[in-house]
Amino acid sequence: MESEEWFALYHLLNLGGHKRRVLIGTGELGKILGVSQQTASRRLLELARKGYIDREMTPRGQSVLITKKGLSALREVYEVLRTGFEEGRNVFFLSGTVFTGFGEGAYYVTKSGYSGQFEEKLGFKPFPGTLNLRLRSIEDIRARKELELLPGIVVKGFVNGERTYGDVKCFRAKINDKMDGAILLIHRTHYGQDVVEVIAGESVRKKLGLKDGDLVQLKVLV
Amino acid sequence: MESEEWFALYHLLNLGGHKRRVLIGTGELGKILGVSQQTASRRLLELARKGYIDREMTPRGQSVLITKKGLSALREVYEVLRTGFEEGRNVFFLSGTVFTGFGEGAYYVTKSGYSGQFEEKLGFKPFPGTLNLRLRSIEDIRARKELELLPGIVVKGFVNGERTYGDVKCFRAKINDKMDGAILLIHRTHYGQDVVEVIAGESVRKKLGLKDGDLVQLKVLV
DNA sequence: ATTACTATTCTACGAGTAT
DNA sequence: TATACTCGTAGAATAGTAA
Repeated sequence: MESEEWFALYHLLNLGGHKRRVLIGTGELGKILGVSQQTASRRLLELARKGYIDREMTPRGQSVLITKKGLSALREVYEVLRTGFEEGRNVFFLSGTVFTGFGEGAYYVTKSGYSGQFEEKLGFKPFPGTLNLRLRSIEDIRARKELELLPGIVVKGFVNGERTYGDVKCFRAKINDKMDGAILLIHRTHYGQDVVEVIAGESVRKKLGLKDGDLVQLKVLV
Repeated sequence: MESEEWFALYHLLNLGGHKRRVLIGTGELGKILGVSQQTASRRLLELARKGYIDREMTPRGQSVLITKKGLSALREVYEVLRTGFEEGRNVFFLSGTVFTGFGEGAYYVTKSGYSGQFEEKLGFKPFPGTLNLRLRSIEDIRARKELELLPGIVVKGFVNGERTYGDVKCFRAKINDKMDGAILLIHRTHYGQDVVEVIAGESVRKKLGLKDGDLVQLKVLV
């Protein structure tokens, strides 16, 4: 959806077009949008063609109603703004570049002492492998340090024979706004504080078509 | 502000640019916005020039932070979507065309038995005159009927000598998204059910430059 | 009155490239 | 490497006007 189209839809919402049919001429709409009557006409044609609005033409004008599809296009933006503006639902924004690691995360994730807990506490069976991200700015590293201080979701360590496995703290995260997963803050790790490991129900690399060096955005829910 | 610019800002918010400096290259931003590196560069230049973002350039890239001004541009849209989507804060959308009436509303508004109550209950001293709007669609008339059933803000009638003045019910309303005022539902009126009268602290006609036949949007807060 | 087509203008995009 | 110029061009916007 084009941004101009979205804004036209948004202005129709502002006229109440999500609740009732709105009687609005293309000339008047043009004034509201800051464009000509012709352009407003084309906008409405496009919005109707794509199913975002429902038009009803009469000789004296038209009435417009936003459809379900139109509402969800508006709601999508609303939800992003809401997570941005509303306090309480605490969100940490992190971004980092993909790199190929030692496979340590994969080792942890598949250890039976952990994997059952992941499934129970996160709601998905982790794909046997993690996505390693290197944080690029001090703000990101600072955010990661703040996360260290928060409780998060703790996956308990265990003792297996002679070796001791430490606790793993994780947080649910949205990956590139597309996939749900989690980040791991493994206490005993070979990496420094500029690395986070990401897990999900399936291979993030494959699902999002990532390769080394690609930038990945994380929204970490606390 | 252009809609493409707004959307670029919105995507920066989605990267967390309202909370911290975000390290993002023009190429990467271009991918997110669905435009070329050059266009993303132009967007950032414009946003920075207009004071919506604060950029910091380094040889290895740049970091971006959304300014106060940028946040308020985003928040403006957020508030509109919120009134649209959130139940509870009940809003009625009405629109009607301006017409010149008998001046009955003005008579009521200036009657001392009423005017003091208006100031006390609405928070403004009404301009001595009302804006008459004729509703154009059955949806609008239906909405007006629903308002009749709601409590609203009641300005008590009184007896002055031999004449009895009835109660006046009113609701706060936003006029054309620009002015704060109220609508009056006068029970004894010469008009039919397709008319609402609008009052405000100053002349709506003058403030908004309205003439007969112009369309006016109302957001009535219940 | 309206909406929307056609013709023309002009803006804004991306390719190429400088820095 | 990065960002951001110039410039040719595609497509969007408006003017004029038909329906």
